[in-house]
Amino acid sequence: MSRVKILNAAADVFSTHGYQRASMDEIAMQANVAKGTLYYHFSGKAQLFQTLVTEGMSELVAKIRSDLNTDVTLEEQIKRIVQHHLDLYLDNGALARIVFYELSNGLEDEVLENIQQIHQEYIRFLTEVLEMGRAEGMLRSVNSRLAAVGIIGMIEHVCAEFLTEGEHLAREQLEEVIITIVTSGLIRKVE
Amino acid sequence: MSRVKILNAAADVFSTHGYQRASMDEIAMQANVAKGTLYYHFSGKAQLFQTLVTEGMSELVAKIRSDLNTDVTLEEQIKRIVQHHLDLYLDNGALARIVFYELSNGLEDEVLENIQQIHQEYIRFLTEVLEMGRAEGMLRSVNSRLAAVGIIGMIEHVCAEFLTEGEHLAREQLEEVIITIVTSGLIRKVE
Amino acid sequence: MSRVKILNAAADVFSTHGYQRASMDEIAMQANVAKGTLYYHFSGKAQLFQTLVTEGMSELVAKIRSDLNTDVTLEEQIKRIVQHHLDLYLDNGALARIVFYELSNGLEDEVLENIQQIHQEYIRFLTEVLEMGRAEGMLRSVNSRLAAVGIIGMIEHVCAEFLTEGEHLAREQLEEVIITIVTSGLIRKVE
Amino acid sequence: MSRVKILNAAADVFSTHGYQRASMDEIAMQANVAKGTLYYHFSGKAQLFQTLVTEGMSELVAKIRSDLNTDVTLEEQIKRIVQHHLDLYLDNGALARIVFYELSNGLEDEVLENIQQIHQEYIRFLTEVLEMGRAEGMLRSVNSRLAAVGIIGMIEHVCAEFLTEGEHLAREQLEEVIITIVTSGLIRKVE
DNA sequence: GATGAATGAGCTTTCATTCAT
DNA sequence: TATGAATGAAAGCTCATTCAT
Repeated sequence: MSRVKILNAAADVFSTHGYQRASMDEIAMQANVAKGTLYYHFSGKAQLFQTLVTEGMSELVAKIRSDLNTDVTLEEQIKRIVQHHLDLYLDNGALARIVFYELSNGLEDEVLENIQQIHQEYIRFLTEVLEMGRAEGMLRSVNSRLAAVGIIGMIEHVCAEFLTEGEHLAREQLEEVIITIVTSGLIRKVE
Repeated sequence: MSRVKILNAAADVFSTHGYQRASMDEIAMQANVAKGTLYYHFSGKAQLFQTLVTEGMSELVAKIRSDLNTDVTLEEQIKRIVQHHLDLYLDNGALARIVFYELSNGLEDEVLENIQQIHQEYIRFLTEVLEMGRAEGMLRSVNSRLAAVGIIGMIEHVCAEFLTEGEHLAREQLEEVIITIVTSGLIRKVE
Repeated sequence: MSRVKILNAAADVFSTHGYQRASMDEIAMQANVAKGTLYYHFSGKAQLFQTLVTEGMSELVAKIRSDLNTDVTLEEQIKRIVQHHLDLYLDNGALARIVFYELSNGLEDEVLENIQQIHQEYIRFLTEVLEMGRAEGMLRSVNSRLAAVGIIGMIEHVCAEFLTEGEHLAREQLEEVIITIVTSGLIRKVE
Repeated sequence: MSRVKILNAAADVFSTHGYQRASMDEIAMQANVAKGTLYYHFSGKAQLFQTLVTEGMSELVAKIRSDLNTDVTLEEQIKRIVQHHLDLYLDNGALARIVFYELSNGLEDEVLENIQQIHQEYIRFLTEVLEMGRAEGMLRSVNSRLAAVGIIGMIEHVCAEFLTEGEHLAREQLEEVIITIVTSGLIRKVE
């Protein structure tokens, strides 16, 4: 019971303050649990964070992956990736933001590596999708990995903007902008 | 003299460890200055960081801006923005990364606002460029601000990837990928 | 069953790390028992330690005592004391070291007293032996209690040295050194 | 100024409670200094302890050594060593007790090694003195190093006893007991 | 202008102990 | 008998900040 309460509280606190500014005190308080309990379930702050990310994210990433292993057009595949990624962000904003933002700074090196693996895995997956499209001549000829990285960056920034600034925007608008740019930008229109 | 040494050291330390993990001790040490001197020139860590960003970044942003106020095609303008942004990142990686990455977390609220302004200002500028293009019917009809945000996100992620992982990539490749996606993705090819 | 496993584990852990650094966790783990079980059998760390020492040591001390209540020469008596003490140390090093080393520091006052009693009792016993010898004019005229303390100190240091540094020494050498010094040092050679 | 106050307070607290039970809080309090000040002057508890021992003890040991490099009889040399050691203990009880008692347990390994070196150095020195005596045929033929260790053990235990229990004993009595046993025990009486 | 010794609030972590089962 | 999740006081340590010089 406590373990779950802690993970929930941690997701909340970490995503609100970032890794460094989040304090074990606050997590314990938010979880309605004594501070010592954190250390009963997790070996430390770093490992709590890591668990949060590993358990939470990899599950979500798996979900995306499974939905994509179907026979649809490349355009449709990209559309779905964008949509899933948006879901991921907008529904699990807290968690997602952590993973994709805390990457550059503030983490203990130990934890950083672990999280970067998840990130890299996701990039690799998207790269493969693009690579296949390119092999079939359906995509403009650019470095697939960089394209994948670029697409992810675009999605994340737009979501961050949405979460921070503009609640006046509709979710559909985000989707439209990204999908438009990405598909038109990448897919070779055969005429 | 000290002031400059401190700012240089600060840029280094902040960009290496992020705002939170950077310590005044390390900055003082790297600047070859006593710790007290930091507080003689700056009122505290937050203000030192702010100064760094304000003085450093806004100058760079101004440079970009001036180069763009010319009469060139929209495609050319976007190309130049991307190139300047790449320069900004790759030449001043340290500083730039701070501004665009530390945004979400880890900063004192006081500082955060200030930096977000610079960020917003830049987005606004890019938005205007796109807006003009759209008004002239040259761009696909998407929310300009979101598109601007998306483009920035793409550029930054690709640069981050370049700085972190792939030194085996050529700068030209980054440019090619981004410009291809952005121009093809946004610009309406008139036939 | 558990009680014995715990006492064995405790002897091991306490003697390896000393009283303070020994943790109930480690004892429980080494005893293959849940942490709560320790508190079922013993009221706490202090009392577990105390039990260990009281049950273990006083038994050993009793053994020495019984073997000495015989009619042999003073020199022989001293020889036997030394030998027994050496056995005590070298065979039960773990336990013995605790009793004679942890005396000065690190123990809760409550426990300390109890252990010091055992220690004092042993000193008193040796003192009596020497006192008897002195009464019969066989020993040089020095304070018997101090002599007893000194002898014990000598034995213990030599054993500690043996256990720590020199496995290249033979047990016989320890015996020889101590007995030589003590007997020659104390016993009046009648001419 | 603070540094000295801290070292004095530390000597006091460490020798009263032992290394483990001594708390940085108490040391700071006793030194009339903020806790942070401890960490300004010393990198941590271990290093504070180490400094205390290294700076304090090695100086004392040096003093003993210098006084002995003279041309006196072996008996006189041993007498002086005992006397100095007694001084060392009785005047600097706090410090000395730490060094010779905390050796077996309770110290961080890092610190332990450092202190053991000082200890070993002292043993080595005493061993050399005895070795010389033996070479000249003046001592009974026993392992010199073990004898040195034994003598030190005897001195220390007697002093500990004196400091703990018997303030009713005179200092001269300690000296007498030890010197009697050691000289009679070791020195070959030529007739 | 510059220093660096000193500060103290706040952090992460440890661990003996409790208690419902 | 035995468990192990939960506790919370107390520890060691960090670091932005202050201030007398």
